[in-house]
Amino acid sequence: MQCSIARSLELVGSWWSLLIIRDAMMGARRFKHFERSLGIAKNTLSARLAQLVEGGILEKVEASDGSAFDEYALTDRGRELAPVLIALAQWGDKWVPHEQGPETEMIDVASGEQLPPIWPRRTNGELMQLSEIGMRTRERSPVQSRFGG
Amino acid sequence: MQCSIARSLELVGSWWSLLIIRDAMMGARRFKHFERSLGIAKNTLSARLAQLVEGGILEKVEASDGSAFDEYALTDRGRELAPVLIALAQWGDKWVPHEQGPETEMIDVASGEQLPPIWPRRTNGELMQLSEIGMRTRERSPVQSRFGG
DNA sequence: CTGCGCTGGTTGCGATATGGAACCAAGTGT
DNA sequence: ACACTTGGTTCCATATCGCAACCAGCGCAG
Repeated sequence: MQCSIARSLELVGSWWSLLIIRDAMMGARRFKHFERSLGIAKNTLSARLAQLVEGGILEKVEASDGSAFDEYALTDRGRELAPVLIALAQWGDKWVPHEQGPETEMIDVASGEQLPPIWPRRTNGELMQLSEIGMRTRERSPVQSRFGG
Repeated sequence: MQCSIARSLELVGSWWSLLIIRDAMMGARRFKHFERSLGIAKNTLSARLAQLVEGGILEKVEASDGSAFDEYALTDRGRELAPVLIALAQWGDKWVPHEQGPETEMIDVASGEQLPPIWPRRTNGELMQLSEIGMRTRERSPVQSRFGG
């Protein structure tokens, strides 16, 4: 596919991939951590981890605690998915009712304050309206489509 | 599931959902637009559109051009997924090699400039390090996990 | 060093999601 | 009036997923 979004989804588009990455960002490093935290089937977890390793988002590294079992560590590529996760979490907090489960929130660990909404900005730092955002296909038709609004 | 990310993915987590929303933000409003743009099977598209309507992300509205065929329009809830799509697109542009397909980019339609990276900021607007970001489960254990880095 | 449970899988099986093609009723263009 | 488009639905083959069983290599207690 030609679109960057489609290419991204090819690597992290399955339901579990982003949850695995979330857990990795929260400190999960071993198979059992992911398995217990997510309640995912072992074969599916195995396949997803392998895919994420192949995609360069996780890498298998020697255990940090001396164990003979390898651990899964985020690469730089994987860590930079943080804005995606933050945007998803904030959207969910705002728009999806959390019936009985506890509400999780992203915070600034220094201040303890909740993160302000992640939102597109101009180069000078000003917040943008959605109607000001467009999409262009480089090196092809000069079509500019505007975002909703 | 308790996590906001999981709750979000329950609504938009399937592979096609985000691509449909992307097309909707780019101006697609009718069944044929999505079908042609995505190359998706008709039954699958039908099911995904129905799911997005049920989830309140799209809504069926009367045609804007007088046709008797209904159109699918983004709701506010759907439009606010823009940061997720932008973050995904920027990540893909940076990290996933685009072999033959043309590269698409998000732009400020006024200036024509590419959008700067969407990234978490403090309340005062300063860019944050990933290590400064934590996650807390409200009304439950005071556990604070720190993001990778 | 010897059991015995834990860890990180793999394999087989049934259920669900997906793609492809055929079909169809209603809408639209000429 | 007639052909073509649109927005589906249905049937079928394949891919993916969860569940359970199984297994080899670790690791800890005694």
